[in-house]
Amino acid sequence: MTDRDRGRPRNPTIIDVAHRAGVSKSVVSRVISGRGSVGEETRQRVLRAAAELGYVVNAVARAMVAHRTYTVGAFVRDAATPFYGHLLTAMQERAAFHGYRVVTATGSGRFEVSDEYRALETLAMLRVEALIVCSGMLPSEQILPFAARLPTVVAGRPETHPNITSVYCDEAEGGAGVADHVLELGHREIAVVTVPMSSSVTMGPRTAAMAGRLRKRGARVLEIPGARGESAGAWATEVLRHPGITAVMAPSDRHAIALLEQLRLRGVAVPGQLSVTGYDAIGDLTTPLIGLTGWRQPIDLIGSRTVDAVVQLLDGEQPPDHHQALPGTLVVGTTAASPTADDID
Amino acid sequence: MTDRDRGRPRNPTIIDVAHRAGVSKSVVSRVISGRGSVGEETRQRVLRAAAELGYVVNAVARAMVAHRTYTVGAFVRDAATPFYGHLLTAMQERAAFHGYRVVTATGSGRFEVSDEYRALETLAMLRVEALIVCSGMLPSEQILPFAARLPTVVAGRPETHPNITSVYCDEAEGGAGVADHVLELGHREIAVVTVPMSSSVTMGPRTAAMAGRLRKRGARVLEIPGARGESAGAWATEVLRHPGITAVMAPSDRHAIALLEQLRLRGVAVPGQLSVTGYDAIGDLTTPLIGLTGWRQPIDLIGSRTVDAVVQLLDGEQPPDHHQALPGTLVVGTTAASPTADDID
DNA sequence: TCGCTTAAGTGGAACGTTCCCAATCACGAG
DNA sequence: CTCGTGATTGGGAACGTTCCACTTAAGCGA
Repeated sequence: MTDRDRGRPRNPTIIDVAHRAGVSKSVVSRVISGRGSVGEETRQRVLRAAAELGYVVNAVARAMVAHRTYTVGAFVRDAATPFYGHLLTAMQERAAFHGYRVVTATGSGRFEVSDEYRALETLAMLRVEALIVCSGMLPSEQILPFAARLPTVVAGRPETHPNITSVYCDEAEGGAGVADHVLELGHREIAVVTVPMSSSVTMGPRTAAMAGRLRKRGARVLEIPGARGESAGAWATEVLRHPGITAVMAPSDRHAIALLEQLRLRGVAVPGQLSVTGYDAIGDLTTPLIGLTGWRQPIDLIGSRTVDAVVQLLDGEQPPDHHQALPGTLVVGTTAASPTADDID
Repeated sequence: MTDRDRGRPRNPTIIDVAHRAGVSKSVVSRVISGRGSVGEETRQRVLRAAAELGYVVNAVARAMVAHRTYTVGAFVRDAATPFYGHLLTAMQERAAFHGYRVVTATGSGRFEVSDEYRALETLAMLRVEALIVCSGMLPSEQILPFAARLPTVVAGRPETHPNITSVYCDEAEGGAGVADHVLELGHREIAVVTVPMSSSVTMGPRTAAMAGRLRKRGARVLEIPGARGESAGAWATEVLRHPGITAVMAPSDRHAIALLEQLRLRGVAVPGQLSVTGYDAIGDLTTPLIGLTGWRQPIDLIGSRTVDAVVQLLDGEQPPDHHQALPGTLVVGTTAASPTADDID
């Protein structure tokens, strides 16, 4: 009883309900939890007493004795991102379906490894029954000590460690898919804004796949390194230095949008003079107003499959496939067109 | 010990740590919680034992005895919305600053009142110490029974009930602010896509303020009712039936975007032939590519003020202002211009 | 009527902490 | 030498629930 409770009425317990109903706490427990047999008349009396007192089960006490919290912990780097926002919502919904809650912990804004570790530790303190990691950055070694104790699933990126299941959208397939589309439009000299493999577990392979497929099918590729402190202006300048280039592939919608802005500033017509592709197809960017061409990841599916895998692990059944690579789809917008349309624009 | 635990190692407890360190559980408790005095040498021994065993505090047991969970429950209708996504993140960050966690419950997608009630009940079961309601729809009467037991703050909309504190961005000020901007651009005949007061606690007063200010300053106003199943095509048609109209004010960015798409389909130049304003200025819609003119709510501030109010209530200090109306800002984009610019476009 | 079976209800232990109180110890003052 | 004092330490109760082992009552066939 700390001073925080002062003035606030204490929550009624099953013992209060038992007194009011004139039975023992055991009976109340059985009525509330629905386990064990109780006479119908008594049952009604207990329910009435509970309602009169405004009794609400104490999940904390229940979790304590049952050794179960029915809670899954989700770590997300940045929940404000549309991608992760959607993913979280999808996971929450699917978890509710299975009778679980999702409690999220975030990396606290800053990009410190210690923060992320503390976030995971907080989840462990809360005795979540499993862990979902949604982050393109947190390295496997950081996750492993927790994965040893808790069923752990990584969502949104492939994970190579055998102890950790992952559910994601195949980056190689997506990158190649967009590349194929660009090639089929007729482009032969194409810039790819790349991200180093080491900086992002998802975007690295993605741009590698783009460039790889383009080269494999005979196109000329200009790789423009898009560093962390990404300056779209520099990319635009670099692209425009090569007049033969008719299309630019960006590693994400966000990159693509920044690039489109720079191109507009420079008076470059899109897709008239230059085609631009993105990657993610989320939020309002796919609206016809921008109409970004790119790849769409099945976020809802990633979310529900992730939770399904978690539940499978919890139920101790046959563990799910280690790597679930889900198929994405090409979104054809209006920012990429055939290069022969030059004069039409 | 349920079958869910099978095979999984039990978490070590302070008693395990005590055995290993050769002390009593009380000493371990004091070391872990930092309360009470412990000899330095003993302290080190306990810490070492804890580290060796991989001990992690059990927040469940701690909450049980302390009657405190350091958890605030947030109810959000739809966390996937950029507005609520941002708000949640802001609240989470501020709560962490105060030493609290935020656990969210959502309306489970469907629009059933019973779902929302169940969501709030789930939070009550978890013994959250306070409630934050983020929803433009949940009526006060639904919230009251919980507010009677739990400090409750409504975020993002004004709340008239004396028991409930609310933090929001003043809709009247915002609506009028955008209206002023449109007037100052020189428009005199303006359409407002309205939302009935009853359907949305936020958008109703917002559009009312827009129309009100416009009329007050002598403009002619055409109100176009934007029903639930909003069809932007109909609004566009309606606006175009009145050739004198030079600007359309939408109740939200989402509405504005839909309208812009329809206008583009009909070949109407924006802002050349028609100016369009939105409201929210969130996410990627403010990018120069769309450049929606509208009103920006200080989401981060709403989030942090909300949490601050919650903490004040929890600390039993002077309760915060009942209604905190925070100021928004006008965002001048490229979708609204002076009507005289007609021939220039 | 007696014993057996089954349903209904009771009380206590356990879960892992924190907190309170008592016990121990060292040490300096009287 | 004894006693008080302050710093450590240990033991037990309590938190609110579930579960288990028991008791009690009732029903029923022989």
